[in-house]
Parts: sequence; C-alpha cells; structure tokens
Amino acid sequence: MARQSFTRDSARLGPPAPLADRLGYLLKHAQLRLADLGASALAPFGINGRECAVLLVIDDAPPLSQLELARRMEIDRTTMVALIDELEAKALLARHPDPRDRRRNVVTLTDSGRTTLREARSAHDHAEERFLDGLSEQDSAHLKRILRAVIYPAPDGRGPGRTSEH
Amino acid sequence: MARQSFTRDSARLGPPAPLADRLGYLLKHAQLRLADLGASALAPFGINGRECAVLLVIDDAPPLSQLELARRMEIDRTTMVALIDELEAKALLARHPDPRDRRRNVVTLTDSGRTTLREARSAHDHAEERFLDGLSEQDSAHLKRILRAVIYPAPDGRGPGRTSEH
DNA sequence: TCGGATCGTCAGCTCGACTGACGATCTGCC
DNA sequence: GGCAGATCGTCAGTCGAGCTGACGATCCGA
Repeated sequence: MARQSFTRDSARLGPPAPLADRLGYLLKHAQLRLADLGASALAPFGINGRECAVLLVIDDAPPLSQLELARRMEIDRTTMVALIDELEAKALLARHPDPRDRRRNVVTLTDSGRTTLREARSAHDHAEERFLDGLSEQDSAHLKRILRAVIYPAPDGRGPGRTSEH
Repeated sequence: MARQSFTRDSARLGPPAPLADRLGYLLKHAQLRLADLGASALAPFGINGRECAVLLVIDDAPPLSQLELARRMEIDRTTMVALIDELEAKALLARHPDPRDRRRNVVTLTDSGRTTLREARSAHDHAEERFLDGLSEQDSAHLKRILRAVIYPAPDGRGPGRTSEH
C-alpha cells in the first residue's frame, strides 16, 4: 500500500513550514497520496498501479514485444521481465514467441486480463476523482496540462510539451 | 541521481498514449524529473534532496529531537537515524544529548552545515526554476496551490483546499 | 517505586529500479 | 554462405528508501 505510511495516526498535520513551498516536497507527497488511493482501489483486483499501467498500454497498442513495451513505459527492460512474469502468473497476459523474430516475445492480454483491466480502470478512475475532489473542473484540467508541460518541456521557446499525436 | 534513468538516450518520446492522461503517471514523472534536476544541483555540495530537506527543517525550527524532526518531515524515525548518521559524518549537523530528557538527542546545524545549506538552497532553487521554465508565473503559483490542495484536502466540504483566490 | 510509555538504535526485510553478464537469435556485409 | 556485431529476454547481484520488530536506556505517573 505505497510506502510511507509513517505516523499516519498523528492527525494530518500540515507541511513543515520550510518545505511547504518546495515543489519537490509537494510533488512527492501528492504522488504518494494518489499512489495510496490508487493502490486501495486496485487491491481488490490483485494488481498494483504499475501492473495496471502495463495492462493499459498493452490494451491500447498493437501487439508489442517486451522491449517495446518497456520503452514506451520508460521502464527498464529487466524490470519489465519481472513485471510480466507477475502478470503472466496471474493469467492476465500471455507471452507468445514472435514467429517473425524469434528473439522477441509478443505480449497480449488474456480474456481475463481484458476483464480485469476494464474493472480496474474504472475503480482507479474513481480513486483519481476522489484525489481531485475539492478541485474545480478547470483546476483538474489545469493540473494535468501543467504537469505535461513540465515533464515534456518544449525543446525550444515555443509551445507546451506536445500532448500525443495519436 | 534519482533512479529511472532508463533509455534516456532514445530521444524523449512523449507519454504513451493511454498513460498521458493518468494523473499517477504525470505526477510520478514530474516528480522524477524534478528529483533529477535537484540531484544534479545538489551534487556539488555532497548532499541529496532528502538531506537538504533535513537541513532546511532543522535550520527553520528551534532545536529539535530526532523524533520531532522525523515527525515533521513524515519520515520514519528509524530512517531518520541513518539520515542523521550521514549528515553527522559530513559534519553538517551535530547530535547533542538533551540534558532535560536524556533519552533525546537534540540535532543542530554546524557552521559548515549552515554554509552548505545556504549555498545548496540557492542551487536547488535554481533547479526548481529550470524545472518550471516555460510556465508562466501564474501557472507556477497555481501548480503549487493545487498540489497543496490535493495533499491536504479540506476535511469537510469547504476550507483551505481552496484554489482560486486571485 | 515500579510498570508503562518514549527515544534512539540496530538487524532484517520489502520493493522498485539498475548494472552486468549470458545465451539465443537476427542482420549486414564481405 | 558465413561470420561479426547488434538485439532481445533472462538472471544474479546491488542499491536506495522505507518499513517492522526488538532492545536498552530513560522518563513519568500512580
């Protein structure tokens, strides 16, 4: 359930003064809180956030090799091995040797994987909503837009980080 | 230098389509990028982000015990031990047994610690600016405000979670 | 004064991520 | 056709951050 449970009991005190304005602190703890909510939401499906993300990406794209998958998600390929091992053990996806290039394994969702993904996605969306609860529609959208901008900074002066070109 | 260096070489591709809109992904990667910038900025001073945060909090507050420090930063007290060990080894802070309660160690900055903190803080601020480069003043402020709102949600309907007062 | 709480410490564990190596396979080039 | 070099999946080992559980020293309230 997402590290950093610390003394959760000792009633939610605000941020320590000198850190309240540090972006690093804010980002870390926002991420932590969402991870926490997300983990609870996904727990009933026996998967965690990373695993859910893998399923999402596989579902979205044409059959991918492990390496392609890893690259898209910016995960190390050795890390992906374990991740896929796990999901395969849970029968949510399957490895198929690629007949065109026998070095590769093509990874696809199983029926069970698709079902689980559908339900898990909805549960996770709900957690995200709770996370954003209290924010206006605009603020939520704004947050995402700003985050994309700082993650994928415009290479030159112009334009926000490009936002996918489908 | 902040985990997740992955295939940094394979030219910065945008977010995988199905993840581009997931807050979890965005938060994680924003945090990652900032941590990366911050680590580079702090490296010359021989400290990392966590250590810098500890120095900041100590500097800000009256003499704190290790436990108080840990609580303020929402760090486990056993984790704090190692953190302080490290900073003490670097002579940036010192432990003093508290004469009033001999179970406690009061932690204070050394002169060297104060100097290092001053310089490191400025370097880190600069990194933060680079991170926010491309965002307008308003967007930067907005980002912090929104993050605070989601980290410390208003307990009931209305409250400090408020996000638009400009 | 004595039992229970508090504080600092330590050993051991988990988890995500990385490095380095290896065998199997593919590809370009002679 | 044959071979050097790249690519892919795998595995063992390591690292950092964080946690749990235990322990000794100390404090405090009944």
